[in-house]
Amino acid sequence: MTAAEISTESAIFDAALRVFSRKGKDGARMQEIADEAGINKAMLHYYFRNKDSLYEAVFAHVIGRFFSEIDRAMLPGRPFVESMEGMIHVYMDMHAAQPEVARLWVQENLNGAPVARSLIERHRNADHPFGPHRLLARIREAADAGEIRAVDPVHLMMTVLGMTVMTFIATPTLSVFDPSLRIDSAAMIDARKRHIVEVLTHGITI
Amino acid sequence: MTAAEISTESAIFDAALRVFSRKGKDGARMQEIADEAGINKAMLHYYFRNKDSLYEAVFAHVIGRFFSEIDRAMLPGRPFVESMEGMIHVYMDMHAAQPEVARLWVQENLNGAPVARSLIERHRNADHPFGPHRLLARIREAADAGEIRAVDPVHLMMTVLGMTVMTFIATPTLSVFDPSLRIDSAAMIDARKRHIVEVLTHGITI
DNA sequence: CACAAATTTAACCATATGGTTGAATCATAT
DNA sequence: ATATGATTCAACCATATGGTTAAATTTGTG
Repeated sequence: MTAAEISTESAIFDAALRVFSRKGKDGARMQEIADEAGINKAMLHYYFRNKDSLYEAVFAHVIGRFFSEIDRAMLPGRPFVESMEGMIHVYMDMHAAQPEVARLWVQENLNGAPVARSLIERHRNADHPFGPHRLLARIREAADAGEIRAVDPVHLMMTVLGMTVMTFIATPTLSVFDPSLRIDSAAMIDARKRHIVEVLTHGITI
Repeated sequence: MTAAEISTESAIFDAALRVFSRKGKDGARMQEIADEAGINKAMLHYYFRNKDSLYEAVFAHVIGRFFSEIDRAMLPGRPFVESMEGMIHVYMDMHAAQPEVARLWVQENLNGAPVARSLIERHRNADHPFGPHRLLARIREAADAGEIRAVDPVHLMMTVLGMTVMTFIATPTLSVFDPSLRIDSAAMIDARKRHIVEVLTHGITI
């Protein structure tokens, strides 16, 4: 790969991620992606056959990295609550650094998640250690051992997902009520982490 | 309003809500909305000037009803935790009955929430009792009174929003891991309610 | 019924959009 | 330096899309 190739391709990738995460696959316009990447529209079709394959490439890349981060963050051998706290930090930091990833995933889901589903199926059939599956197993283990309450693993996963991801989805609306709620503020991300860990470990009762 | 008008207009409304919630404002196609409503494309422009005003009409209607539901569910004078439990039930039932509403709101936010923001501003300037503001006040009250932990009201609101709304967003992906995770299953909605209330009141620790 | 207003339809229009083409430019290895 | 393949561009094409129009049909009302 030449330097030009790398910079052009990654410029397309970044622009596509941004536009797809804002507008979804159908709402995104190739022209808008080209403009944000600072290139000619024909370049998109030189590097990626068409809109569908560009979308799939971006989604697969971004979600793949995401899954391995989950995996990496889930250090075994420590008490579950402690491990979970670490995961939430990693998870929140990832999203804060690149909020487009969570948004792209949400767009996928709103559209029925056909690409995400086929990706997961492919991962499942491979014998890779796979982030979400390992996480679910870890939760079940902790619940079975009586280390935590007898929660349903998938529900807890959905809960953690909701509390973290919602931070990067709901701010355009919620910042009307509290203007300090900016996802580019380190203080706010920090406060959010503390809130999530606190509610998750103790709930809101005293 | 004649009978034909009512049925045609509400058919358009319902179809528009469904399509907008799937594809977002830009991703939605007027033809697709017309098809789902079972009418001619020109009818959309007879009942609503254009795509923008159709979107705004649908969004305002749906979110307005939603806000007043929040208001209605927030019965005063009861212990906060009890009141919150009731709200979560109402909230979950609403979404379960019409998951498109939450999805439309998420789409709005992914797009920067221009319509939602101007709607909220208009509500704020009116002297109506306004759902979200009253809810935030209620949370602050309970926290100040030491009835619950000293949580930031907006963060708690985001947390509740995340735990509930995520149920109707993430299922296309998460159902790969647990096929019983169907939002049209009363048992699953029930289990989700219990999980949310449990985590919110006690956390996951024993 | 007769008449006006509301409703519905098919055909149409201008532009936007995804995608293509062929020529031009650039990098690099010999 | 030049031949080769990679990269970039402007111009182009077919179709999709948002929106319009004028005529036809239905509905409500005296």
